Amino acid sequence: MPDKKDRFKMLLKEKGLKVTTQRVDILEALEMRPDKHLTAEEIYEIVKEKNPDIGLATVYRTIQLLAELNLIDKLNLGDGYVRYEIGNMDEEKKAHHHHHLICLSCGNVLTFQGDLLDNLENQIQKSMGFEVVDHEVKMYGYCKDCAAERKKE
Amino acid sequence: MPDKKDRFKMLLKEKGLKVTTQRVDILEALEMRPDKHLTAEEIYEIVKEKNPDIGLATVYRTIQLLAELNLIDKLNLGDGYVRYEIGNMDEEKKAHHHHHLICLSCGNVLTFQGDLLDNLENQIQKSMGFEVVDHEVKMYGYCKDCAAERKKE
DNA sequence: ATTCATGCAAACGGTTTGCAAGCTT
DNA sequence: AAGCTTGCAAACCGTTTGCATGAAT
Repeated sequence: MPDKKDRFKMLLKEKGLKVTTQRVDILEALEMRPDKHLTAEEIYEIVKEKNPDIGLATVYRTIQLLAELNLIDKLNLGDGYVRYEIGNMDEEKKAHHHHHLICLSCGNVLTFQGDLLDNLENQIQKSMGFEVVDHEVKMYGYCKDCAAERKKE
Repeated sequence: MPDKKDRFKMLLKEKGLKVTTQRVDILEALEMRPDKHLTAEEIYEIVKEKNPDIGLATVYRTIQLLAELNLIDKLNLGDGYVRYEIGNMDEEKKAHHHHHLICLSCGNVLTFQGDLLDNLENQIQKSMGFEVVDHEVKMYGYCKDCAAERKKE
């Protein structure tokens, strides 16, 4: 499997952009936490531990770059923060079938894979003429622990 | 079917809140455009036609109120605006199965109903112990017209 | 040496809030 | 009359941007 860090460096060079320690540090911070859903500020705090001089603006700029290169995914939970995550799968294609479970009690975000929407997509295409190219599913509810907690009360 | 406007007035009184022309005007603006997805600014512009003295802050405050009362739904397309829509169905329950098709070309938002996720919910409950109470599906693609337009090129 | 990237601070823009004046009840 | 609501403007806050300095090629 091709290392994401190497892929990033390669893509940067291809585009005439520079491989800076900040950019690499930010990717590493995300890579250390696969399937976490970090805000820019959180990423900033993580990177600062290793590189205290980094600026928040650099984090924002790098995040944007990583998203354009499809190395990370955006997630908007509607709480005023955009979150970012790095997939832990090789193929980019799979990101298409990667969805979220959001716990209403503890706020944790879990991930699940599923192709079960393909039917639905076909149906929409036929009935409405809408050509689906991507989809996003969020499920709100209670995670295992919080569901148990709630039952006790 | 109970009029949404009456329901709003009733709910306001129940809560010791006041029935003001501004609040009613805002609900009417939304009611005139069922299944549209309006930003606060857009609602503001609509209401201003009838009541030019209304303030944007009032629109924001009323929208918040309407959302808390479950009379309208929020929709976040990730473009920096929160959008609001009023359902055209009677039962609140149905809002649960009401999803969005977002055209990547013209930006229009279509609505579709579907219960096809019930399977998926059950499956998640069993495999992960996550208790789903609500879900949200967004499909990105090309609407009928834009898909046709794209084929021509 | 050239060109891109960084850090800082200021700007941005949608949304929220404090407050005095104005309606609802 | 009492209390909630309004409109205004200022504050908020996550994010973006301009600019001079610094690093990568």
